[in-house]
Amino acid sequence: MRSAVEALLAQSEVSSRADARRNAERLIAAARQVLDEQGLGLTTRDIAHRAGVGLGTLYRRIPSLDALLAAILGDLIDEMTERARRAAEVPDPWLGFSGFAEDYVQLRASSCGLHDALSGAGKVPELEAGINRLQREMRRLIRRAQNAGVIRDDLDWCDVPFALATAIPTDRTIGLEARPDQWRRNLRVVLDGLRPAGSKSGERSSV
Amino acid sequence: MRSAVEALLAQSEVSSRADARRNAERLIAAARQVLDEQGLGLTTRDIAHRAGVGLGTLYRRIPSLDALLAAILGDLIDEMTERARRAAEVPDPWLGFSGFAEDYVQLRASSCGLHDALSGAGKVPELEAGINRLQREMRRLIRRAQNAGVIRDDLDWCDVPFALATAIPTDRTIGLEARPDQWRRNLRVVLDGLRPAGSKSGERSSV
Amino acid sequence: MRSAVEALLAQSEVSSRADARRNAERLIAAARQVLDEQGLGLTTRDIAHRAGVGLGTLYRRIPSLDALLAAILGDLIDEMTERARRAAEVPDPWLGFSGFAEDYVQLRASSCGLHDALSGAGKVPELEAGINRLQREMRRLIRRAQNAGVIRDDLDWCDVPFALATAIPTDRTIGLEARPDQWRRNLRVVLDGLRPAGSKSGERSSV
Amino acid sequence: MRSAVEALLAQSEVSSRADARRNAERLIAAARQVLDEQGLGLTTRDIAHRAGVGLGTLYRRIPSLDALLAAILGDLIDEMTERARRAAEVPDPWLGFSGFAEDYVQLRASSCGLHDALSGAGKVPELEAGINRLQREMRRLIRRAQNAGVIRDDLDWCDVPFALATAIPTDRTIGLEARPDQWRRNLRVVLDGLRPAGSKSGERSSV
DNA sequence: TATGAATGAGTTTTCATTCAT
DNA sequence: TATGAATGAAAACTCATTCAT
Repeated sequence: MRSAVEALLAQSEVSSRADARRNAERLIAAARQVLDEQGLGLTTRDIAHRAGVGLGTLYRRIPSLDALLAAILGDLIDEMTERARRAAEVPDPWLGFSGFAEDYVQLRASSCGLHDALSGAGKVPELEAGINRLQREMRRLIRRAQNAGVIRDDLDWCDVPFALATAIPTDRTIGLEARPDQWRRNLRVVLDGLRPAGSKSGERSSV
Repeated sequence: MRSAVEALLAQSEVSSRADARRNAERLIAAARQVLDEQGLGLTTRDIAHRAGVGLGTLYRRIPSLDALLAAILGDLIDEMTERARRAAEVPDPWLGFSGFAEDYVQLRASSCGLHDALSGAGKVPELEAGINRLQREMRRLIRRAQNAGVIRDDLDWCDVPFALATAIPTDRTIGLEARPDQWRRNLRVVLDGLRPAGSKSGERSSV
Repeated sequence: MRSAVEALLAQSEVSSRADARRNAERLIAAARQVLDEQGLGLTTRDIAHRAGVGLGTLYRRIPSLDALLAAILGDLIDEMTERARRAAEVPDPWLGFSGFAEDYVQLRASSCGLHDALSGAGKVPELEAGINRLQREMRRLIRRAQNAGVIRDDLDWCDVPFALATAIPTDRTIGLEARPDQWRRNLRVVLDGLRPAGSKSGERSSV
Repeated sequence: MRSAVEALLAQSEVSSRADARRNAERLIAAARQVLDEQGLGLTTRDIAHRAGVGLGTLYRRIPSLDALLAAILGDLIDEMTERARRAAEVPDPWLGFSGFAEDYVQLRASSCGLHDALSGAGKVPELEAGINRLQREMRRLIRRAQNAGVIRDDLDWCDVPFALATAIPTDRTIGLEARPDQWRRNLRVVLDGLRPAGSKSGERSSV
């Protein structure tokens, strides 16, 4: 399946020229980097400059900044979907789920609030399909774990995605600075909270 | 003690006029609402419009947008600190902590990222003192719970604020809409994850 | 003759009440003070505050800030005219002129650029009459001095007002700070420059 | 040495495009014109409009209005300094000084109060060095003339810059309009006033 | 009548987007 | 085709003037 970013790029007349393609890829990579560094305060100028191209080239490839961000987010969603699919093939339901959780949190963290900023208000209809696919895969994965008794069944499966979203820590809170592995420490708490009451503590460090 | 917002409003000469006072209150309420709805993308125009006053009126009351946000945040921090203090007086360490957690998450939810955005980069020196007080109280509360064996002691106390900080769920994730009580469902997971491994499931519903 | 400021004040319904009059006078005095301190950066708020009245009272008395400034300038002009008239009665033409020059420079300095700011662009037609009167008196005074041979007659009389305007020093120039008596030192140079070539140096210190 | 204005413009990447360069030049010319016409009441809007470009273009070239004014002033100061240096090499001390005075007044006239407004309060530290150089050169030039007996020595050298600073006449005074050569007529008076008492009238027309 | 609260047009500056070169 | 110059709609903030109290 072609990624959202690729689809975006292909929207303009398909150019077979290698340098055009290279520019496009640079653009995406640059946008991701800048997003990572500046957060949502990023500017088109920054992206173009980081990609080593002019603003005109940027706009030749993408219709707008929002579209670019949406495309990046779309790719992220597709990537998450793929991870969920693969996780469902791991024989042990808990290992499958908890492994996915780790991937999911990391990917989500890399979007730097993009997710909430864009999909939050339901502003981006073109992401709909991808999101639905992700939803289906995650539901499958979570239900499997619940049926296997490794995720509490007093939770609705929908509670789990929200709980995982929770696991991405802020950089600072009440004057404390997050450790580099804060996300992992956070996730451990959440995963333990998702397990049924009697689960052994020994399994805790599995994440 | 007078709240930061009140102090801010009183900075301009206190007016005895009823409508002036009403406008001032409307302004704060509007700011909180707009903050809730738009997050940090809010504008002075939006606030003024929501309050039903002109821009001039807004600036008659507050020196700058940043000052207003800082004041709102300052109040929130003070309120949290007070809750932590009181929670530490509840005889049962777990009930004290978990009750506070609930308050904390709710208060934090109303700040819409303000907390991290402003206090994060240490940009607002006037909040420093309040943040330090909050930190002290939370540490006390958390340590007491750890010493009583009701919070896992394989966690640093600092991990707990991070775990709570993000326990407030996003409004939507992967296309799912949060339930009105989503924050409570989320918090239940986090709190269970914070308890030592062997804790009884019966205690789970205590929140 | 009623002063421009008084005329301005009387424009609104004449109130015989003593406090109204007192307020009006305070207003003018305050405007002059503030003008002196802040220059043209003055605000209505400052003036009202300095006068100890509210903004409403200020606007009850004057139609606009510009009108107030124009009125102040008008009074200044009338005062200058009166000085010129009296100076023309001093028997010695040079003493008459040079004494006036001193008054003129001082009065002009107190207008703080008002003169140029307002009358410069010919913006204030209501000052026309007063300015014409001043012009007539100054011409008379200067011509008398020229006829008596104490002002160079290779100058047009019109050059003299420009030369006197010149004598008001700036507060600073090329990093040097003006002395309190800089205006007097400046004027000495200008007056000496206005005298015919052969005039004795002994007369120089007459100013 | 590159001028301050050029340095300012070059701060943004130098563009090879002809229209860009033309706009940059127009911008400076416009700024000088507007400054001349409106004085310090000028606005970015006025400058941009006069230059026939949008506001964005203005800000592409200059970091801020203040920076632009400072750069214009800086150039003026450097130019004055250079004139003073050259004037000191003219063999005849009086011809050197009076020639400089003429240049100085003309240059100063084009700055429209900028000089005093900006350099006055020491607000622009980047001008400090240039101002000091100008001061040194002018002192040298003036002292040389005093030592040669062609400028009165009952004046402090500092009085001379003040005398010259205001020698530029206003456009209008007491309703009289300045002649195009008014500055020259004015300067003649001032220069004559600066000469020692016994100087010959024949030398008067040397300016 | 006196007050000062409210207004909103105007100012500087930024940045996504367009378009001449 | 690629570039980056130009644009102008916002955004925060100020202040002369009006008008409810």
